[in-house]
Amino acid sequence: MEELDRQIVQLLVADGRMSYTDLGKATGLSTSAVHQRVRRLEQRGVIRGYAAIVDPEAVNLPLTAFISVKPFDPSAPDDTPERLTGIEEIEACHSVAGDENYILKVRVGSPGDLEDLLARIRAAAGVSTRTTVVLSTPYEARPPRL
Amino acid sequence: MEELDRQIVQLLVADGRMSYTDLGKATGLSTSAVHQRVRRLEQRGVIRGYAAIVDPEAVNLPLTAFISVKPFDPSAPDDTPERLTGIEEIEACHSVAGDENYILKVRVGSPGDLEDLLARIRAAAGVSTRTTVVLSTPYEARPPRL
DNA sequence: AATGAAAAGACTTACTA
DNA sequence: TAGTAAGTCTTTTCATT
Repeated sequence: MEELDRQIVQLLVADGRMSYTDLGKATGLSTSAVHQRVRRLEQRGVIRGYAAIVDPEAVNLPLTAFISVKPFDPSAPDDTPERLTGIEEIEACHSVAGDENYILKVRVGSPGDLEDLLARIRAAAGVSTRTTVVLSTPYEARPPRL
Repeated sequence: MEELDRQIVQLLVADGRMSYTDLGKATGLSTSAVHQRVRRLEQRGVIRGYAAIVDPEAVNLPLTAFISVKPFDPSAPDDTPERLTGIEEIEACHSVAGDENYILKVRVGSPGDLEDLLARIRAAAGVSTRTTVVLSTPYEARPPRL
């Protein structure tokens, strides 16, 4: 990826609603040139989309946790991610190297909701769980250094 | 937070570049009414900002890891997050309950970069680390159910 | 690939209910 | 707090280099 694209991506990561006019001014390109480049970046999948960043506390999801997950039957075909897709409290699912197979990041409203969620995860995927509760998050979703 | 705001936030989480015109059509409000509500949501901190979602592989950060961190001296005042702010590979820092004090999420280009990063983290914060390498991520950054 | 110009559409503001 | 209307700026497309 060349310098100009890198710059455009970085600007859009910092402000996803920046106008093409402003992107043009920042990069020294014309409006239509940046527009074209942004479209190519979207098509190539470099830019996957745009999202509002929301304060989880403000939308009534004050409790975050990491759940490490291990199938009861290690010999069975592992379709854990598919089995868990429908559970909306799961924000992310990472397959990891180490003692457990997956790390899940979840957000819920209360300890009771977490208890409930753990039961649903175990039932849906046939896994044992180990939960690490987040007490506070000093920072999150910081833009990558491109 | 009322239903209308909930709906607006949900739409903007799914598409951070949606126009106020379309938001109005989707919610049954006029353009200026949604616009006003969005501005209030931004001011109140419910919406913290907007960002392009980038494919980490495409920007040369193919290796993700979780690093659990524990200060060498548990009795010293704990300013780990501040000490680590300057390290740009750290995407998130969560204070957690459990054996370790923090979980860091990091992205780097290669195993060599990870090795280097671990040394910098230990030196900057005076901590021991335990690293879990991500092999693949079936999903990530899914929009919360509001 | 980038530019410039033109048409369509969106944003913003002020005013009214 | 919501709606309407006007002016301005942005997006999008297309012809040109």
